[in-house]
Amino acid sequence: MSHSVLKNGRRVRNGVGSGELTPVELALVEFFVSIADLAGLPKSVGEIYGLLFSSPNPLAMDEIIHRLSLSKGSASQGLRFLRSSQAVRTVYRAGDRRDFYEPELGLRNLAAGILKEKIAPRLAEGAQKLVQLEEVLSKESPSLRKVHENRIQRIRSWQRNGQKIIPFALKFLGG
Amino acid sequence: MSHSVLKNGRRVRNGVGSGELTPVELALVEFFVSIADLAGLPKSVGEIYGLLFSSPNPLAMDEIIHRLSLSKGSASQGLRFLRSSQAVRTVYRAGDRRDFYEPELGLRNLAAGILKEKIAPRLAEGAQKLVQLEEVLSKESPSLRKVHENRIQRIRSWQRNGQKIIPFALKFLGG
DNA sequence: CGAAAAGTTCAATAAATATTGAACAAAGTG
DNA sequence: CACTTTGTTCAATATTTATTGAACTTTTCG
Repeated sequence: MSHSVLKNGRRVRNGVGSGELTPVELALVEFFVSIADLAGLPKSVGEIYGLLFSSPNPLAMDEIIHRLSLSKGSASQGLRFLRSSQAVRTVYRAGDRRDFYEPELGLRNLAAGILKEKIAPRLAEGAQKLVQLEEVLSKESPSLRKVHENRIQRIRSWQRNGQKIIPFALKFLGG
Repeated sequence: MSHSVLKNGRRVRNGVGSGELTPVELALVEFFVSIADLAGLPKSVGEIYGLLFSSPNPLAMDEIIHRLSLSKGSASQGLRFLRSSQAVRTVYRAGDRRDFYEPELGLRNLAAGILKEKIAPRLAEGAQKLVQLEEVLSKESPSLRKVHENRIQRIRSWQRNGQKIIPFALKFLGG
């Protein structure tokens, strides 16, 4: 409790702990926080990625915690997500048993990762709902069924088009 | 308070008010709720769109409220959003002063609407942060500045690529 | 006009989500 | 092996976001 918060660009507590962010780091962190927010990701994930993005060298978790005044839990979970999304990679440093992190600078991995992590499962779930739907459709009056079949057809077409875009989008975001 | 909630597909309260949903309506509502959730929109927006999508004829706000057991406030705000996103259009009915709503069946408008409503403003905000950033960059040591200029260049490239995809994606989702 | 119907707004509240920190596990190190 | 360092997990809590409903505006109608 009573942790100083990164607000208005100034940190209040100046005692032990809690590292300052330079103006450039701050601007980058804010930038990625706003992106994270747009993508429906927790703010802490944006903060971590932003800090790594602004750092000329890889950082270890305890450094991240310190600079951003995050809890161990948030940092661990945030890094887990970024790792599994391939937005970040681990780097080994001789004589140091901590994991160091550096950002993936190509958007492709990041986008593909989020696609796989967050979007794909939902789409699958949605597709499954559509199947359930077909089953009950047969119990409707012919005229209503006709309307519904039509509209469900429409959803199918959306799904097909969505599929088509994905690889294309990834190519654009490439490398 | 104490409104029955649309959960597990069964509504509990059976007294006055609160219309039932047929299985097909329910499946479509759930489908769009999960889409709404994916897009970071309130559940109520998904419910409303789902109900309109399943309805063979346009519905008025009070009917929507009744069938979904929503409050007037949610319905009004949800419809406002859907209207401004062009996901829904109003239909006039002679001798009835209520507005009737029907869903926009092409994804294009919907996607473009959400893009304009939710995404564009954030991107603008982000772009502005980058400008602020350039200003402070000059105060850094040459070597650090070089790293940062490089990385910011990377963000710029992401932004350009993002711009390129948008019209293309819209074309795919077409009419 | 006065009343009723349609719709909006927004402060209060409820619901959903993120964050914290303490307890734990794993893996060195001396 | 006992001790430290690194990292994870998860129940409790804080924060954010959506929803409600009562008060309000506007329009229509007898």
